[in-house]
Amino acid sequence: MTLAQPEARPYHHGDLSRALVEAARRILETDGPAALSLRAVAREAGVSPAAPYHHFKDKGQLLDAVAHEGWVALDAALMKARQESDDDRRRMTSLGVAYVTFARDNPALYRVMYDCSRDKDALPDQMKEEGAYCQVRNTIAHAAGDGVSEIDLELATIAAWCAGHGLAEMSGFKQFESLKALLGGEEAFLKAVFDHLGMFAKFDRG
Amino acid sequence: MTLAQPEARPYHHGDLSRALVEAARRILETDGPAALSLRAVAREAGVSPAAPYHHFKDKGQLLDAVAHEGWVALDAALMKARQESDDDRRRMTSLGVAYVTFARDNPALYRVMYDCSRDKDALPDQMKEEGAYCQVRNTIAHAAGDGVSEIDLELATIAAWCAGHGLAEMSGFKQFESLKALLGGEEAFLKAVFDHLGMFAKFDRG
DNA sequence: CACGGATCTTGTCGACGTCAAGATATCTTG
DNA sequence: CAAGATATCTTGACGTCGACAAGATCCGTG
Repeated sequence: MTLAQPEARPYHHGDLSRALVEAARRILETDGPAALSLRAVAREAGVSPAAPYHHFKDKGQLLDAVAHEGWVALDAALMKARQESDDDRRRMTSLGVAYVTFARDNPALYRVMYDCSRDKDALPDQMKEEGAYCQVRNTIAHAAGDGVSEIDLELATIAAWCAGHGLAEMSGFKQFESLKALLGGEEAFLKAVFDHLGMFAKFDRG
Repeated sequence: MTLAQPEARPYHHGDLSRALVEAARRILETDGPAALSLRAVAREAGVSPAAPYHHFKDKGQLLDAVAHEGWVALDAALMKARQESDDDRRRMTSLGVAYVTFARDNPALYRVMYDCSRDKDALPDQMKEEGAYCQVRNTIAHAAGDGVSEIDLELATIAAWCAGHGLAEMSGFKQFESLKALLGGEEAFLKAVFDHLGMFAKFDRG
């Protein structure tokens, strides 16, 4: 009865690169960023502690790969939020809520994404089409119309991104729980905060 | 000639708690957060690797102490920015610039401050008078006058804090360097971004 | 002076990131 | 198909880390 042994492990080991990244994400989700050691990833993937070094130069490069998957997922989440757009009048706020929601739903992954960015003093390739940053800029450009300068567009995008990132990191703090309850939940809280950032309201319209 | 031997080290070791925190800050400033191990701190302070455990339960508690000093320093920086206030018409923006400037000038310390907060899912005692959060809220309350509700005041404070924190973490990214140069420097860049967050302009006035 | 408690050192443990050397499987070439 | 080259994985090791236990040292107090 050897038929259909699950995932008949290929000879050498299949493509370990992918397996390692998936193992890393599994560990991130279940045990958090503190438990994400190279050795733990190797264990989770069922290989020896030194095996990853044939696919990634060091731990940082593995994290870079994980972070890259995170950015792709975030791009998709924002794209989805834009396309659904059942809330045309509040496009920018919807985008902001989607951004923060992604960060809240994948806190460990989001942390890895930004830690990798900090190590390189730069966001990853966000500027290409469908990159998250570019999506925000395009949304603002569309809402602002033609009369907006390149500089203003860039500044507005940065401002929006900063607000989103700040809220993503801070909305989990206990201090705000009573206020969230008072406003009727997490999403209402997020929308209320964005409302207080005038630029979001400015770019939201019907 | 034994007079004035520098810092005649007291018997057992003086008050190590303070010495350890200072050593930690020294390491943070010179070698960054990655180099901040308990053993390195002990080395820097001139004691054995296990000595810190008589003053701090674990590494986290030492970092908590370092972070606490950071928050106190941030409180002072904001207070100074408010009192100088040579720019009455743009009080809120000045406060935001002071906040981000502190984070840019002490990047490693700022990182430790927020990492500790995340571990506890809460900001430290910011709510007491002169705490940074409270200073922001008071500034907004003063600018907004009497007609503002408690909830709106809290939301506006959170929104401002998120914008400041986000900009503090992102303004170092390479992507924005050309824009900074184009606007005439770091501070001009920060002010421009804050300008695009309507609420700052709303609360700035003469 | 003696003793108890605080402080610091030494020694040790398991886990980590990383590398070198060896083993094994796949690919390439004749 | 055989045989060397190459890619992949394992084993073993090194230095560092956080943390703890046991022992040494010093202080204050009775």
